[in-house]
Amino acid sequence: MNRVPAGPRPARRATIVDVAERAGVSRQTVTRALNDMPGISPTTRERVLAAAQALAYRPSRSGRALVRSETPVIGLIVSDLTNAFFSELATAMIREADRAGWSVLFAESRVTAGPVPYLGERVDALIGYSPMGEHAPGNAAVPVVLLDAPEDADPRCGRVVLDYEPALTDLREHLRGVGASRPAVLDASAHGPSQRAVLLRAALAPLAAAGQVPLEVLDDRLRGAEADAAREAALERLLAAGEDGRGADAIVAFNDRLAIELLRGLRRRGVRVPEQVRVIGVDGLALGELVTPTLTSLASDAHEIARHAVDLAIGIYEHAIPSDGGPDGTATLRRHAYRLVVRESA
Amino acid sequence: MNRVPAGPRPARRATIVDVAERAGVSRQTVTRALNDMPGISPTTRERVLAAAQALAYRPSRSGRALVRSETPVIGLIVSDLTNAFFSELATAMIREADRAGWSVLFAESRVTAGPVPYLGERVDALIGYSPMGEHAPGNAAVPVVLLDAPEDADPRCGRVVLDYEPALTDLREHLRGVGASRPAVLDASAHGPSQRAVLLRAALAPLAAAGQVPLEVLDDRLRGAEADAAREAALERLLAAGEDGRGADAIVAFNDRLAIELLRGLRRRGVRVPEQVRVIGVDGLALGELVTPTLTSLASDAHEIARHAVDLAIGIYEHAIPSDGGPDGTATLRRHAYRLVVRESA
DNA sequence: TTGAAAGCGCTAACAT
DNA sequence: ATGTTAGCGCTTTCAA
Repeated sequence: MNRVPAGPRPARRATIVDVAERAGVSRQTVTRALNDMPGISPTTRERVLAAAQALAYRPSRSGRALVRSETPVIGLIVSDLTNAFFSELATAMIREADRAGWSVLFAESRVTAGPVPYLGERVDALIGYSPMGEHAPGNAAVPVVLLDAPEDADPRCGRVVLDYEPALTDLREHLRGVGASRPAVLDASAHGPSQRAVLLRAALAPLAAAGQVPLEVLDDRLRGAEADAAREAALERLLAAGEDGRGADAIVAFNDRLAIELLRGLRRRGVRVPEQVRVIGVDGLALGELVTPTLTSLASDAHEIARHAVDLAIGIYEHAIPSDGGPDGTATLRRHAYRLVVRESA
Repeated sequence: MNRVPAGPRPARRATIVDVAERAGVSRQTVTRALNDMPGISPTTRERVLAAAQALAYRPSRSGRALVRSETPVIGLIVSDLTNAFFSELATAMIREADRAGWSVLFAESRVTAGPVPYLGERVDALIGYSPMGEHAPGNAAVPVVLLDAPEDADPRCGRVVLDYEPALTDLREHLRGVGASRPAVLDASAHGPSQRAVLLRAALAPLAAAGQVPLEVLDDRLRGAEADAAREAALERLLAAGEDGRGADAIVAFNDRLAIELLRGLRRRGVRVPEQVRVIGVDGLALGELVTPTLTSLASDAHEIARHAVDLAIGIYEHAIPSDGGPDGTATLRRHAYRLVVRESA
């Protein structure tokens, strides 16, 4: 650490008044010097700057914002920006917010587990995945937009509902067409099967002989070697699943990232994709076109989701969208449909 | 768009005083109602909330921040969050900032080309890649930290200098050891060869017979099909380079992403990696372990870079680090060394 | 060129 | 349970 020793620090942060006193001028003169405004003599300016330096003065953004009316801010609660889907989404949100003159403040929900403390006080609207705990809609609470919201979520929240149905039907028929008959699902979740996995299994059941679709749930809180081991074990079980032990011939992973890891696991085992096992992801990442084989996926459009989310957040904030969801609760609702993107892996 | 028609909007945003007047109470009572504070009768609260609703009232974050002293904010200027290196870096910065009680505001430099307008007024410190144009250090300007800064950058900026030397030496010796003798560089840049490419060529020159290292520069502003075409053409040229037309037997790409695209291009051509051509990336992304073959890379540590950057930003902000860089200018300087991570592709 | 006064919108502390 | 007072730190009039 290259730091200078702290030394005796003033208990209170220096304000513009402190600087003014020290420089022997008025507050306005300090403002002039600091903001490169005209109408101040070079001598005075120097004196003021020296005083500011000596007092380790930093202007208060709040004070300045109050009088200059700062642009509003969206708080984006993201669980893992390293996940390519979130970065695509986040990028699109920054862009959308920017178009409306808003800024985007990020908080990673893993950093401070659960609801992000104080975030609701630092921003003018919140976007995130449910559940958002204390950020539930309240009186003075900021508008909240839920991504991938359940149908029955509180209509006082903006909700972007993801519709898997059309893509799921397409996937089932695609798999049927290529003769897959032993589908399985590899889920990632912290507590039991995700809603996504439930939908996937239900959609794929008609393909399976006994209507049973094997499911493995990976704990998505695991990292590194632990995560690798859990994934490998799950894959092992899926490849030996079923009464006849023939194992899955089509595996749908919770998301593209997991699907890509699956591709590697299968290759290591000498299992050919898609000949022996078909692999399908969810998200539709650009990344899916870079791997070999390229990844078939249930794709969503991060830009459209972002547009909906930002539109809802700002609309509710500005009261252009009724914050009770309107008479039927649909004013705060947006739907986004996945679509099947068939590439090489299935 | 599900919006309600705008209707006659008040010219001025409603303040707490407007709500108080409309509800026939004092400002304090409004605060109590809105913030779920005790000591207010249910009747009054309802009346206040109704008034707030009717006036489309939203509390001013600035006003509130002023009296509650909000935590400071780092503005992160990022060129492309979709690039996995940036998302790793951004994630790490959020984490580091959070530890110090700071928030991170994002701006994508591509959105608003050049220096991000007003960003300097919305945040308390700035982190980004040079050049940052108008955000140059000034009187009242916020502290600025430059990532991947040139050695001679303004010492009034915090600077995280990336040191390629050790990794470059290791790479050269590694390639020499495996018998590569026709290295080439595939660069990505908007205007002529990047500094990184210059260093790479210089380091690899001793391997090449005539000391000449072929270089192709891709325009990194291209997207989609155009980018694909440019890349393919460049690869074609690299594979046919040299007087004898034998082409490159080791290609170092500007970054991992480009290297991974390269892997695909080579596979499509039936060129075996690493047997016929070795491929090396720069960044050391986790992603490099997911592709086949796994990617050899000049790796940096996003967490360490983030730690340095945030530490500098906050240190300078708090005047714990002298903002003139100290006597020799090194107080505002941090070095980060790349290291060679050898995996399957080279 | 400089200063004094006024006020941005909100909340904490202290009355009533 | 409600109102009054005071003040957060800064900039923008307006006066000198």
